[in-house]
Amino acid sequence: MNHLFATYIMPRKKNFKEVEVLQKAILLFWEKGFNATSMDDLVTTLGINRASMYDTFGSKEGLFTKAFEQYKAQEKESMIQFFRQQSGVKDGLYRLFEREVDEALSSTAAKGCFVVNTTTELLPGNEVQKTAVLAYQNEIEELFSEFIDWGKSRNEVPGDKNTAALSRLFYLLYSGLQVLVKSNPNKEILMPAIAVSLTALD
Amino acid sequence: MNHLFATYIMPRKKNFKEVEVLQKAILLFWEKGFNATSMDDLVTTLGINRASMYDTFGSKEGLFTKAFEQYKAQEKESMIQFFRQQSGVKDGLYRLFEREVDEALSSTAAKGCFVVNTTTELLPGNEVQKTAVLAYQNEIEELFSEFIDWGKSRNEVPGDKNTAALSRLFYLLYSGLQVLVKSNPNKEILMPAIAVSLTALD
DNA sequence: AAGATAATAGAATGGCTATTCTGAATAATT
DNA sequence: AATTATTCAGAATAGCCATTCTATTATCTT
Repeated sequence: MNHLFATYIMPRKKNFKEVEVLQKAILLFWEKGFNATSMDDLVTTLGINRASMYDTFGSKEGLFTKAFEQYKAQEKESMIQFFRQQSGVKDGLYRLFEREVDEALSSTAAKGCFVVNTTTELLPGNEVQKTAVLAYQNEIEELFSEFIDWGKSRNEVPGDKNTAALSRLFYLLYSGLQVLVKSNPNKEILMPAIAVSLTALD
Repeated sequence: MNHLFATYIMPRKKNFKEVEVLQKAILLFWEKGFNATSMDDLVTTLGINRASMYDTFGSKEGLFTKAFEQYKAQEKESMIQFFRQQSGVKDGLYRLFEREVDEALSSTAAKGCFVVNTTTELLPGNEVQKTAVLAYQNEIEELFSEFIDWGKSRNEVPGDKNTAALSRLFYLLYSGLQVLVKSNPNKEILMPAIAVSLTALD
């Protein structure tokens, strides 16, 4: 043996892009939940081979975990971009919640929030997803905190307000709204309640 | 034929009480959801025969629907009793939300709210459960409205507050809290956010 | 071009699913 | 005690579930 490492011969490459496959998996798991989504559903929709799926993701839950991660990252990024475009805190938060209802109205089936759906379906029993959910919650609350602090710096929000409590309240409202839009995505009904809650910033 | 109606001979009676059987079904469906609860689970836990279950409830979803109805009635009644014991609106609502967190903490697995769990798992696709969920929502919001109006009558809540919007906000907070307690039932973390939201009553 | 390696397609597997069926036991009436 | 309608116990069924296997095909390096 004249070498310690075997010459590596590049094998055939995958002819699908993981991100695109996961994007389709997100839509299925998001709408139907983990249990109601079957591997046959996934194989058909994702357009890749059954064995490729197991080679790449290990198991149904492995695929779910990866798809969930991708959703969370996209959703967080989307929220960051949204906050950047706002000209005020109170108005921005109103628009954020309004956007949620709009999304529920625009899609054929109101899917709500993938994180909320996963929380109610798989927690507290599933430790892996519990960790994933809690990490997301902390990240989103941090975004809310930064947004509120920005409001304080420009004297839109009183400096003595409890930023942590407010961020948590907004994450709570966000979650609650994502539940309610599944039964009745109605702006005229939901937005006045949101408007009332935003008086907490005055 | 000397009679139009056949003589009715009383058959053997069921030797189980429907309410008690449903109570056990509630606990299973509530904790695991509709899809993750199997008929084998149910037969074992409920202690009645498989055939009796189908004779009595028709199907798994028939059993679910009946159990869900019973849960909703109990939960509503419990809330009515709770409101009756309160000496103030703001304090009463704080205690109501606190009670939710306490319930999540006291049970081995935080089950959240059966209605919220059903909403995220089966809506908007399932029309039967959608109707059941919306009916419950209206009933609970009506209870909130009466409670708020009571606060107005004793001058604890300003008369110009929008009762409908407030009731909806509290139902929304209720739902959101039932999601969050499944990932992290922590009073120190959740109650400050609730306290902030209750400033909407000032 | 040859050889190596992995991706494919699709059948196969074993276990679980909701539901139905069969036959016997039970209890209220006559 | 006989009749009747139902409950009960548990096996049977047919379909779907996640996962694995077999054989073939494709593509990268040398």
